[in-house]
Formats: sequence, structure tokens, C-alpha cells
Amino acid sequence: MQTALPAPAIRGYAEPVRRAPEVKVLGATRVLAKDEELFGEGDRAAFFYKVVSGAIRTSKLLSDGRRQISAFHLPGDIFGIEAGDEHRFSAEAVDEATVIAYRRCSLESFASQDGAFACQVVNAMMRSLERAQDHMMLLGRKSALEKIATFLLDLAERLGDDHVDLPMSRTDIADHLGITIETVSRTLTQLERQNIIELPAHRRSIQLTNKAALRRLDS
Amino acid sequence: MQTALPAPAIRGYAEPVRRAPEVKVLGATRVLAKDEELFGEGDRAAFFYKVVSGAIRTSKLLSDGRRQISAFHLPGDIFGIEAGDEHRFSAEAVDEATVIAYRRCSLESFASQDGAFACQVVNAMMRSLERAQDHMMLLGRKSALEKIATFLLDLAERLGDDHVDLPMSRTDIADHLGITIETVSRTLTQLERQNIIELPAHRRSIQLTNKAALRRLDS
DNA sequence: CGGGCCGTTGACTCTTGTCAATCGCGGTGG
DNA sequence: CCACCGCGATTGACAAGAGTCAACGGCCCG
Repeated sequence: MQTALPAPAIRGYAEPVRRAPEVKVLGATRVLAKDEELFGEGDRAAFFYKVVSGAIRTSKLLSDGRRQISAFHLPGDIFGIEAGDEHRFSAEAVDEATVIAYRRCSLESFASQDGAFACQVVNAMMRSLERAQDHMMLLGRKSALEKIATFLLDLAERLGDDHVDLPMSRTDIADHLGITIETVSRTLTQLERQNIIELPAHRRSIQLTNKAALRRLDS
Repeated sequence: MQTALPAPAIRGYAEPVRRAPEVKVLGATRVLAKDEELFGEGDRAAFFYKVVSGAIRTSKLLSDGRRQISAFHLPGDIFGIEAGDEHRFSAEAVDEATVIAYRRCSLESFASQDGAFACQVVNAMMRSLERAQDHMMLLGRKSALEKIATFLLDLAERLGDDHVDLPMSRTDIADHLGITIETVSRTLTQLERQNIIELPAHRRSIQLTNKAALRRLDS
């Protein structure tokens, strides 16, 4: 699906090294169907992952079912690294997706051998942390309108296109932004009425008609 | 606003740590007065830090002044590591505090030499990430009551005492939990009326009388 | 004694959540 | 081919949790 994208250069990840004889084959690719679970909260964290195509959501549940999606991981993103030996959140495919799985122990053993790879992983962690910190600001201090604006701009930037093809449902968006699907829907409609975005008939894509206005809302 | 403490408002860097001969001299200790800034959003990230005593808050501001405190760092915690060369949030002393500053370049250069230290730093980052993820759940999906319950239990655990001596103001708590000071105040009063906590006259400490009840509220 | 700061409380507002009805598309089977 | 069904999204009416604004209280400190 995302095949044609010139591998978001911003992220600067190398393609999985195939030739490079000095580096052993570290990862195995895995294809996931829509909503298929990659790992669950509490599973042994034997692997961590890199997204090749599609999107993965990582989330946590409260006992009564409330859900918080901590992040959507797009091609190039690394996720699922843990300090302990259990995954502390679950990961599912938002839509059909492909990932590369890396044995976790490789990380420790290769850390010294393959400095570049270790560095890449550490960088991925730092990027996750930065995203998490920005997202806390969003969750704790922004209004529904600001949340949606931030979300759309972020997605557009990461996908490198003003015509955002949403891989996720309204429910996913709501659970990521800490609001309800009704509020997501109402806010999008409101933005459409103000001619800031366009919502085509099949609701899974959004055209950002007026990015400047969105940025003004974004705080 | 620096409260007019008679103590020297600005204290420079002290001598490098002398004790702990097994650890190379990596850092310089620094003492901070209440509300003194350790670094600001956008400052060059030349150092990262470890808390020795007291508490440090790291926060971000929105253009209109809304603030989100991403974390309170207590003795032993490491914070301020960045992927880029700028700090992405600011750090201030909640109360009088002591930290050790580590040159950031030490990290890269010592990573190979001093595996143990590098490991400690990576672990600190992972712990930060875990905390951030838990906190996103709190910010996005918990009610004010649940937020306060979670906060009190977490603090009690980290400080290792059911009699929590709050180092921070109501404003700090509010900005950490994504609510207002009025809501913090009302919620604490409510918990007191239900005999779940006790609020002594000087409002900077809280006795957790009924932890079980708190845990039930915590979700 | 007076002022400032922090926290508490009350009255009211408003954003967002809840509940419920409806729409519209896509798939399926008659 | 078309009617039906189911699911996700939208919309409306209403409720409620939290925010806002304002007054007040207590404490520390000059």
C-alpha cells in the first residue's frame, strides 16, 4: 500500500540490511491483518518491532474497558521495546500492516557489536519519549478542537501529504485523543463547515484545505 | 517570581563528585533554590541530570501559558536526556533540590567504555517512557477523582511512606494531572470527608488513611 | 497590624460525555 | 438486481463533570 512512498527520509532509517554480510539477519517480517494483535499487555517481550507498511496502534486498557491509544506507529517507526520482560501495552494492526520483528536479546548482544543499530534503537526510544511528552500536553491541556487540529497536522506531516488517508476509525482517533467518537465527529464536521477541511463521502480520508487555519487552532 | 529566600538565589556548580570512587568523575553537583530553573525549553541540551535530593518538575508551555508538567523527578531519577540538541521542556526545582549534572557528550563517549552507566541511562529513559505511557492513560481517560487517587498512591509508593509530604503546590499538581487547582482542592476535600485521606492544617502533607479505598478509586 | 500567597469554597457556565435515533455505505443472499 | 442487514459515522437532546470567576480564610512574614 504505502510501497511507493520514498521511505520517509525524515526518519532516516536504513532499510533492513540484507547484504551487509557482517550483520546477521536480525529480523523476521510479519504481515498482520486488520485488527490482528501483535502482542498483548502482559505478554513476554521477546521481540520489538519496526513498521514496514501500514499502521500499528499501541494501547492500554483500564479494568472497565476505557482505552488509551498511546501512539500510532507508521512505516519506519520502532516500538515495543521494554525495560522489563513484559509488554506494558498491547499492539494491533490498525489496518493491514507489515512489521519486522527483532529478537530482544539481539539488542543487548548487538549493542556492543553493532553500534549503529543500537544507536538507531536508542534514538527510536528517545523519539517515542518526545512524542509521548507532546501527547501529554495535548491530552492534559488542549481542547477537543485543538486536539483534532494537532492530530490532523501531525498525521499530514508524517504521511507527507495534505490529503490524509486515515488508516484508523473514529473510535481509534477518539481513544488516542482522549475524547469520544461523538466529539471527534462533531469537531470534524465543524472544521468542514468552516472550510478548513474536506470530508469526502467515504469518511476515511480528509483533505486539509486550510492548513494555516488549522495551525492557528493548534495553539 | 523567585521567592525572596535569603539563601543565595543562584548557586553555581559545585566541585565534581568526590565520593563513589568506582564511578568515574562524570558529573558536577548543583543545588537549586525553590522554583529555580535548571534549564528552559529550547536551551542547548549540554547536560542531563540525576536528582540527589528534593524534587524537579519538567514541563512544557503552550503559547497562551497553559502548562503541562510531564513528570516530577525524585531522588535517583534521571531526566533531561534529549535526542536533538535542545531541551524540549523546561526543568525547575519544586522545592530546594540537589542534582548531578552529566555532560551529554560523556554519554556517547562513555557508552562504549562504561557499559554499566550507559545501561543505567538507557534504563532511565525506558522508565521515563513507561511513566509517560501510564500518564497518558491518566490524562486521557481518568476522571478527576481517579487522577488524584492515582497520583497519591504513586507518590506514596515512590516516597515509601503513607504519610505523603507533598513537595509541590496545588498548581503543580493540577498542571500535572490536567485539571484546575479548584478541582484538585475540591477532590482532596471530598476524599477527606470520606475518611480516605487526612489533610493536616498546613496543607503540604497528606495522610493516606485508607489506601484500599484509594486503590478502588484508582481503576 | 497589614499584605501577599496559597488554598478552599460557592455560584454559575460551558465543554464534553451520554444516550438514542438515523444515515449511508458495503456486503450478502434471495 | 435488489432488499436487507450490519457497522461505522453523524446528529440531536440532554446531563454532568470540570472550568471559570469571585469571595474568603488562614498562615507566614515583615
